[in-house]
Amino acid sequence: MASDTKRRILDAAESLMGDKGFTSTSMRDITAAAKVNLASVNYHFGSKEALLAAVLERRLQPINEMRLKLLDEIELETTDTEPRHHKIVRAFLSPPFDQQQRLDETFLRLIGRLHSETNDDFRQAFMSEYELVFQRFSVALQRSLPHLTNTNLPWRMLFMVGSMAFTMSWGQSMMKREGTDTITSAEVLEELIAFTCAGLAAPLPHTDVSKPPQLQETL
Amino acid sequence: MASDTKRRILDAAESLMGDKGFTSTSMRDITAAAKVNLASVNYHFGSKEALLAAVLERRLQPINEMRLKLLDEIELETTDTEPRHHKIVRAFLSPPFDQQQRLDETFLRLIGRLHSETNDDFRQAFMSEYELVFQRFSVALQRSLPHLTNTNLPWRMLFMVGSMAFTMSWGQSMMKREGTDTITSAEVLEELIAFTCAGLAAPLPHTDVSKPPQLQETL
DNA sequence: GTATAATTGAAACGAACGTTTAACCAAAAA
DNA sequence: TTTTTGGTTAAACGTTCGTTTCAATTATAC
Repeated sequence: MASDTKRRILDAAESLMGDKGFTSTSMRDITAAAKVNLASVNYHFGSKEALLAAVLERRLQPINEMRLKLLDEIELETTDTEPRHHKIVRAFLSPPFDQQQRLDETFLRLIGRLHSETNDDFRQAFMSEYELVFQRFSVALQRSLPHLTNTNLPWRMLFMVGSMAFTMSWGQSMMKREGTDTITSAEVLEELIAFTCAGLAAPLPHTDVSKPPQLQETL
Repeated sequence: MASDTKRRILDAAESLMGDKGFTSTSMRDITAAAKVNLASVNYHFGSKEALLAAVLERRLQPINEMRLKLLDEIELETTDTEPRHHKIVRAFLSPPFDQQQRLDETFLRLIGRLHSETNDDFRQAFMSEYELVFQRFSVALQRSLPHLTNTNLPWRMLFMVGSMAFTMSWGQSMMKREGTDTITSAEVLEELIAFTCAGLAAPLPHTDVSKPPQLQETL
């Protein structure tokens, strides 16, 4: 078969790196799980870092494509059945939770983890993949929420991504908590969208007045 | 001096692990930066993992203590000058951004990173430290936002923590972005609080009806 | 001052890491 | 049939890892 090996490596790497993180996952872990030879990762991908990039690319690209496609559709619409920024937020948040692929849980955790990677080189690479999406959604959101400015919109979008990434990486742990009612992953997405929409649309805090609202003294 | 060494190790470990992550930071990195002998980490802390626990403890405990103290004060108050859940959210979110300590930036990144650690053992330990805080704030929030239930409140709190952790770990990168207006860290906190309050108070999504609001078909 | 405990120092330990090498194999090209 | 090519295998490479050892040194107690 052409390259069953490559796919097996990608699957194993995605799963293991999602579980234990990039540096804590060894090539020997990966090749053992994929049932391929140790050398084949370097043969097919070049290095461990390049393997991570390939794992990322395989998942992130379809997701970001879908985001842009959904945003395109929204911008073509003339009738609004719900507030426009709700649609925009949904277009951004729903694709990662889309059950198009198997391995969803493991993949979500990987993506969630990657969002928190602070290695500067990696962050640069990750961001460049995201830049266009971030840009397009910024413009769209700013248009439908005119009270947001260059000062606060980027931060609120960061909050949105943070909530999303956290849901991805902690979702599983939350699902199996006692005392918490069970909830489907589609319902979690709806909660996330509701939370984010309200957060983005929140009135501006009044930090510019000399006496901030309350409790500020204790800061 | 009694144990200048311990403090030096803690500082160096905090800084380096915040930068590069736990597994990517070696004991030799740490001891070199702290200008102490390699063996002294094992002598004073026992192991690398125990060192991380100590680093965590030193920062997280005062933060969580402050959170509970602020919450206590709120619950004693009889007059409300702003909506109660705003105060509660502020009590939760402001302590990590409190500039009581130096090394703030590096420490924030470490905390942010730790929130995304998915190693199960570590997550357990981290959570147990958080459990009481989470519990107390759950009750307080539920009381002031009665439309939230066991089904959605834990998730919305997860979103809140996610936004916070993300702000910590990406804040620095955001600050020095071009095209974004500069903003102080206190102002970021205010944005974060505004976003979170609105998100928590958001109306429930209507997932139980057979026909979800919109665009759901494309999911 | 001497004995005792606590801390530091230099060196080494075995294990695990990512990567490379070179022999080997199968199928397509010549 | 021979050659070439793309892929696999087992073994080894040199490095770096966390930890341990034990002698040297410093601080504390008697």
